[in-house]
Amino acid sequence: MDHDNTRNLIRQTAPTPTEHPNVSPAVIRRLPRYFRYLRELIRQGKLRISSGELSRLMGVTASQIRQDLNCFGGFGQQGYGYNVNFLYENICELLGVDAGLQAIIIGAGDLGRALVRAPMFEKRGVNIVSMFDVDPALIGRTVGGVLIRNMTELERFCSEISVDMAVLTLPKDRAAEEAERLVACGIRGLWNFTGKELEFEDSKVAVENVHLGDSLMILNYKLCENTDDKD
Amino acid sequence: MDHDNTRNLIRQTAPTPTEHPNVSPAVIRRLPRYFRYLRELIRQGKLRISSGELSRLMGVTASQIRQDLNCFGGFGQQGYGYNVNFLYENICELLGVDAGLQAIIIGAGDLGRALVRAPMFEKRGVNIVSMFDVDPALIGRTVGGVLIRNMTELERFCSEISVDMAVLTLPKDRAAEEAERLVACGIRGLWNFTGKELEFEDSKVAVENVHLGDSLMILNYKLCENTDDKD
DNA sequence: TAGATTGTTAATCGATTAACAATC
DNA sequence: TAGATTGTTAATCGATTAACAATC
Repeated sequence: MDHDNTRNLIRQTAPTPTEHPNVSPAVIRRLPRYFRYLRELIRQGKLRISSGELSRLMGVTASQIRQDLNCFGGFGQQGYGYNVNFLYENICELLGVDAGLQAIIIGAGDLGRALVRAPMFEKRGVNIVSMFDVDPALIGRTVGGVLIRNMTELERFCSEISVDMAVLTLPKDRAAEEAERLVACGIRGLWNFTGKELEFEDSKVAVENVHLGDSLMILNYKLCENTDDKD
Repeated sequence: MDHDNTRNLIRQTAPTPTEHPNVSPAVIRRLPRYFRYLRELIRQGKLRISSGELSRLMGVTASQIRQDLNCFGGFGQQGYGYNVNFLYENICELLGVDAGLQAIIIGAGDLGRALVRAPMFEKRGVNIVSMFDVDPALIGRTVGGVLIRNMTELERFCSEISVDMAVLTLPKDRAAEEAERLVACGIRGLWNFTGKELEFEDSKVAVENVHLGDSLMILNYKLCENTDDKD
């Protein structure tokens, strides 16, 4: 491995130039949580933190934190811990926060309009460049500063403006066909709220499914389980 | 297709009267998916299915299906497979679909209004009995047939009507305090969209967190990872 | 009965936790 | 140097898959 012997205690360059194969899904799903906690630590003006201190804060083991972070390179330093800003910047890099990702929303119904107005995208460096719908009553309107275009304009729009991801909030029964169409337009990421399970053979297309119905049912289960308990 | 010429072959009573301790979270999180696939099979008029056939349909191993279902009792029959209706009914029971659960939504902003109009709750047997907000411009209005009440009326409302769960779509910074208030009102389930991590020591309160920001970041990661791949 | 398929135990795999040598 | 804390290997735990006896 690389061992640049820096006399200054904290190395300020990433050890390897972002190449991370074979990182387990379990680790990846935990990264956003590190991102949030580090952002909060920065807000508090904290400069360094040890895996032990962070573990107490987050309610996980220090071992897990060190293992997780080591998947992506040595962000810490023996005897010192982790430089909060340096670690945060590296995690931002991993999560593409400063990659200038551009998104469109397919479907300007209740959920689409709720999402476009949420500060979530801006906070995470994702720029919403347009919404699309088939409803003439919606086309031409602006929600949260974003214009709703006719779905027929999709291909032309994507050929003119580089779009990285699409947020799918359209009806379930049209999800599969429109997803194919989006991929044909060169879009490589789908944030899928439709409830339809989408799959792409060539894993060039990243899909993140948000199945709210499933989430609700899990709550139902936990609730009934607690109730069933013969005190 | 396959008509059921099995007189007494299929047992139609649940083997144990719903007592399921120590079922792993991994299994529980898969239950809603079984629910969806079984519902679809019923729609298609299918009467029986083997773990092998279902495994091909769902893209999981037959072994996993048999292990999962066996956590809750013997729903199948050797040499036959599973009776679709019987299995579906048992999973509905586990997921509280016919338990007549009653819910309120806290926060009548964009997301709250989008959720209340979604058919999701009705499909899963959850009845939304009221929304609550602090904004005078919203209080008194009706969305999706549900009245928005003043948050000050929460305690009185809950003392008059039995409420099982609350959907939290209020601002993050008020989440913790309002959650405490809801639990004090006797509510035992929280569907939490606030982004604030909620915890309750006495596990009498079921919490299901939906962290949309985290989900978006995971998509970001996958997208950047694909892109980074040197062609 | 013979064939099919479950329920269940045993084997494998992966993820988490513990331990400690390396080293700042 | 001495103390602290990482990076990393080894041990443990849990979840998935394979195998097969039970039995419909």
